[in-house]
Amino acid sequence: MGMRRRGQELEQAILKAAQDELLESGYAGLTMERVAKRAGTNKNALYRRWPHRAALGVAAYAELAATRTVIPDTGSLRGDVLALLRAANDHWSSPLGEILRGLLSAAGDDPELLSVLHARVSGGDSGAGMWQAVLRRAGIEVTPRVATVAMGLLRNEFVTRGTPHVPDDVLVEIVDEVYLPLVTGHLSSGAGRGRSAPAASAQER
Amino acid sequence: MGMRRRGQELEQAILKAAQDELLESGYAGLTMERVAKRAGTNKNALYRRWPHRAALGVAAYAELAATRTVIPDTGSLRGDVLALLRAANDHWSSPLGEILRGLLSAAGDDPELLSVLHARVSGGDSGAGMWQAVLRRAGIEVTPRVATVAMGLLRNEFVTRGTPHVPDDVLVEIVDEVYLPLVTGHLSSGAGRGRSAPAASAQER
DNA sequence: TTCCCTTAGGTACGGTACGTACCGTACCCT
DNA sequence: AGGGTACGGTACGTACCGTACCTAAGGGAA
Repeated sequence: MGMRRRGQELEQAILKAAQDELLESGYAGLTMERVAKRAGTNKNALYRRWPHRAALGVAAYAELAATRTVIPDTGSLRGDVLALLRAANDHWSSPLGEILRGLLSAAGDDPELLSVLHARVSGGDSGAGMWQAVLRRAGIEVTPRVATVAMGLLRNEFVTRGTPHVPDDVLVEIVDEVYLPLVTGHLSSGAGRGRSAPAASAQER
Repeated sequence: MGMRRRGQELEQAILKAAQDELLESGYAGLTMERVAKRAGTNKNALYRRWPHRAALGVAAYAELAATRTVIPDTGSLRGDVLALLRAANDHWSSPLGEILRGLLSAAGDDPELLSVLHARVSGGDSGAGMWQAVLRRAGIEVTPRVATVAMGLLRNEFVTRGTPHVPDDVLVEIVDEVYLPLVTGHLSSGAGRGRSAPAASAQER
């Protein structure tokens, strides 16, 4: 019987199968045997390409999560910042986020895999670039450390809580009690272009 | 042959054995069979008390890490804050910290176990209480959220990096770029009792 | 076309460790 | 005594990782 797949074609089939398994059962349910069977091949083909389960999991996830967050423009700095945090919060509690949590948990000691994962995540929600972009629109120029404070605190909430979804109150708290007070202290003198950054207003939800 | 241990006595022996295994081989090396053998009993006695490996691991760790951080008093707010961060950083990269990381990784989905772990950790290094105490000495009164910002950011660094030890530069950065600017904005008018909180001085290392 | 070399596919292991089942026996309590 | 409860011993069943070994396909070079 012909139709024996090779190289790229087989590799894609395996990755597709691995992704399906991830979406169905999470990383915990991703077993080499099931992926192999689902892809219509056997474990050999997998181990020829990835040294171990975690590597396959990361590769599959990386292809799955190749989405890029768009920088929001709500008209106010507060709105933009909240939008970024909410997007990250939603992603984290989405099916994809659950997979990511499993992977982080499993690859927690392998620095190489971790860097791949964080490269993925950084592009998605925590790169300093987008934060500085949002701040610059409000006439604020800060170091990367300061710019990403809000995201860092949110990520800390993810880790601390067991629950996947952080209540919106907490996001608002981070923004109003910490982030805006911090960055508005760095307001460049003559800038602002009509934007205001109220430190603690109850408006905008 | 008498001397059959029961109840508390046996339980303590098992926990002791589990702790020894944790210290020797980390959580990854903690197997039910080895613990049982080391405690001079068998797996039954273990499973009668803890539903699975992770629960035993958490219980053993909780008893092991029953240490309380003392609130530092270096004479300046900046010194106190840095001391707290450095203590947490050291703990995280210590043998105990490595065990904790393994446990967090393994119990990552079980909210009950996670809460036990975090209760332990909170008492150890992240409780809002000690942060507010240190701030109060400098005449600063803030919400728990603001008070614990530094610790939250440090914990975020732990997660983001693969490496167990965060460079001291980063701690200094968190303190000087974020934490002190943030909290000194909350200085109560007439207080201070001789303490100063320079936002970004190069002194004190 | 023919030959060969790379790579897929099949199957069976070895190894580890979790969690369970069963059974006999020591200890405690009444 | 006698019974209940817990311990100790041992053997499984299951799951899954990673590896070894062999056969077969199919593409490219001669």
